[in-house]
Amino acid sequence: MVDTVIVIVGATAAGKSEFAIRLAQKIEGEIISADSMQAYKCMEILSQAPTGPEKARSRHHLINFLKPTEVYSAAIFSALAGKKIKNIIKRGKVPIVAGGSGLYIKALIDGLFPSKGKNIKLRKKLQALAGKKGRAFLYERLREKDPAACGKIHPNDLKRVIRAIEICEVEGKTKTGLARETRGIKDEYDVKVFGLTMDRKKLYERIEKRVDLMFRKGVVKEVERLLCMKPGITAAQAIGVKQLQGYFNKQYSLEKAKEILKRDTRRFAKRQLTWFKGDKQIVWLDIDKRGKKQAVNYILKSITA
RNA sequence: GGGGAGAUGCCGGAGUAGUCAAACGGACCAGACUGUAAAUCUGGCGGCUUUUAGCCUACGAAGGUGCGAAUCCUUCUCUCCCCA
Repeated sequence: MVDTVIVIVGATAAGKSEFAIRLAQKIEGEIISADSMQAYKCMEILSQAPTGPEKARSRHHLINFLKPTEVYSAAIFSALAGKKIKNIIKRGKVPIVAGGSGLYIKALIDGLFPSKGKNIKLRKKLQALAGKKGRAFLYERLREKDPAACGKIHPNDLKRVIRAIEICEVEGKTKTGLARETRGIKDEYDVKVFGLTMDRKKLYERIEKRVDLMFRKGVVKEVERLLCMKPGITAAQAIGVKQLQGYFNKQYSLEKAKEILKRDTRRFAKRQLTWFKGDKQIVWLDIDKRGKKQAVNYILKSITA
């Protein structure tokens, strides 16, 4: 018999964490956070990581375990989560992967193609080259190396252009050619993916409230402290860091910072929705209309069936 | 009461007779996405259609001039500022 892994996805502020805890309590589950920011220490308010009492209600994994200076990535997550899943199942519990980092979840479920990883030196070199000769120049270089990838990437999408070139140089193969050796947990387990949705307006309201709460809890201080620690490449991207930095640098008022923090969170939620919309294996549950209890029951039914 | 400035699309804001459904920015909507993904990037954005094109409705309101008006004239309404 194949073991089941439950995955809960959805936009930020959709109520994934709370929902996952409820579910975990019902089915003897343990929660694995698929969230690029909750993995970090020292940014609990910013990342809306589960608090003490929440953690007491069910066991959480991959939360608050990295220093802000450390790097996190879809590949690291995927490897760690894979181990956690195995372990949880061994102990007779049900793994519940919950989070909003679409790529991380995809990397876990479907796998990533084999790669030696990044080459920072090369990236810097390419970055500098783009600065000097323009993005189009790099794009043309990519066209020579991997025309297929070139067709899928927009010339302005510098990060992707660089990564695609990097793959060619580091792996000796094209991104396109590398593909299909990927292995993810879907090959080992019965993976059931559920998405939490609600009315867009409702979601935006929840985001507003959440940001207001963040300020009341003291994000400003948290980010101030975080900046002193010189956060690494991953942690520094958290929504709120850049926005508050503008305030610290006196570019705009705190009110303004809050406003753009809300806006950027909305935009993020929008991107998450676009990502998840494309994933046809997701079973969507409108927890606002349906109610959480019913949604939990629905999941229970579908995993025992 | 007197004088001045102004009213533009969801918002800010350019335009001051033809090439204007109206620059630019914001908000919003839609999309892409394989090792930095809370990142990076793209498209749309008055309505309708047979959507590399056409038609309709639009620049506070009502009239007017003119081949032609968001742009000029008249009156009205409203807003802001200064003097009383």
